[in-house]
Amino acid sequence: MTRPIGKTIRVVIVDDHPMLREGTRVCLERAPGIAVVGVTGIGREAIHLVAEHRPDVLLLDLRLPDISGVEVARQVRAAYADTAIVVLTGYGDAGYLRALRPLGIRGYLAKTATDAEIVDAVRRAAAGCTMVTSQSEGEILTEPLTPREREILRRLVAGQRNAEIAAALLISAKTVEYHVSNIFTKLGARSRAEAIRIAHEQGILLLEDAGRNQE
Amino acid sequence: MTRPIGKTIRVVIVDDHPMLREGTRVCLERAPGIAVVGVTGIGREAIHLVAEHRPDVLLLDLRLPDISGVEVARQVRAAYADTAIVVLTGYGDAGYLRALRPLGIRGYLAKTATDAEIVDAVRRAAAGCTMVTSQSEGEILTEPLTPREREILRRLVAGQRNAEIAAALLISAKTVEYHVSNIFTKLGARSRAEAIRIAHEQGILLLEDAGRNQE
DNA sequence: CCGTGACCCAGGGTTTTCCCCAGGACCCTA
DNA sequence: TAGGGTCCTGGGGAAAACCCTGGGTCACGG
Repeated sequence: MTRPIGKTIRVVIVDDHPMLREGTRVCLERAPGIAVVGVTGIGREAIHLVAEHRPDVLLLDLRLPDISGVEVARQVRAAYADTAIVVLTGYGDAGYLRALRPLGIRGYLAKTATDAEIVDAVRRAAAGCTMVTSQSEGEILTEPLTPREREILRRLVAGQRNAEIAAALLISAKTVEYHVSNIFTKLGARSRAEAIRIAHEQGILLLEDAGRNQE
Repeated sequence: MTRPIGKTIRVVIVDDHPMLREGTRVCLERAPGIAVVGVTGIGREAIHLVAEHRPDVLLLDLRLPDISGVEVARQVRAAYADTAIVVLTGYGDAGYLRALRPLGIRGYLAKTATDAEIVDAVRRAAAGCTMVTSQSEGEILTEPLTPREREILRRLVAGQRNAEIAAALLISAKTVEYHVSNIFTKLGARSRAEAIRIAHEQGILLLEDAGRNQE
């Protein structure tokens, strides 16, 4: 898993901001022993680039125009385990991290990172080091939500009432109350507003449900 | 107000992402007739840079570590009206635009913009053109919230109950109900959950209150 | 076969929110 | 001095949310 010293670290950069891509590219290419072999802002193209170049490190933004960076990480992790993944996190992405932990990400990097920090993170990732903050950003959700609960939580966050949710799902309002109550228990919330806040903080709604947002 | 043709366009770049700053800088310096005279990621330093260099164009990010980009824009607009301001907007910044319109911003630019778009935007801004999308990003909030209402909305979004808000602000619960009701009317919401959603969408809570987040 | 978990429904209770109504104090500007 | 805006306070009532209890079906695996 660890790379021999002296070999050039090959990096693929994935971010949907051209300017940030460019800045990161010149920054990394100025560093000795690091070469940027691919750059893109599109998720599917990122997977192709990894398949083609088999880079040592994948610098990956989570917000991409086509598919989620989480999805890219999952596929790369499954098919090309030799590539170390370093996630570039923006402002509101703290919730994503929870979902990424089981995927074996090699490091997290804030987008506000400086030249030195990025070069350092890339070098460490290539060397096999795992930089996980893990203990930060609050506690982990003990009990996971069921699909039905996520469905209802999503509508709750959207501002729907119990009665509206019941009508949309063709179930009774009492059943909605039941699920909402369970959601509160699992999230540790005491009101809808609190549940909404926690859902945002933990990023519960941002995950794998991207494919069925069609109403 | 318009600049004579042939003169070099002098630009100051303000963004808290070093990589994006660097990318934008090299991009602009590659373009003929454009020179970057200052670069920073800090709001107060941005104002100093403008005062010192009197640039033709200020490329301004809205999220800065110290003071809001909105505040920077306001001060620059007031003291150095010759400097055209082009705002760099990220993902969730749609709400900011509402607050910026009365300030006479010369242009809005998505952070996902390409080299050509940025160079073009800078040239147009320096030439006196105003590029306002204005009609996009949904409806504009007709009535702005009062400071008291924003304060209460912030707590509402944080998940506090009316009684808790009342206790925190040392006012009666009935008064909180009154403000909450007014907030609903102004936002077009029918419940707290809806108000929270709208507040997030419009970015109402992200504005100038950065300086008093201390509880 | 029986336990477990997810899902569904219901009654009955308290609490909170929501939506009208009303009035008074303060500051700023015209 | 008179208005207008903001902030504060209050009552009463309907609606929604919240919290507990109790049922039931279905699919899964020991």
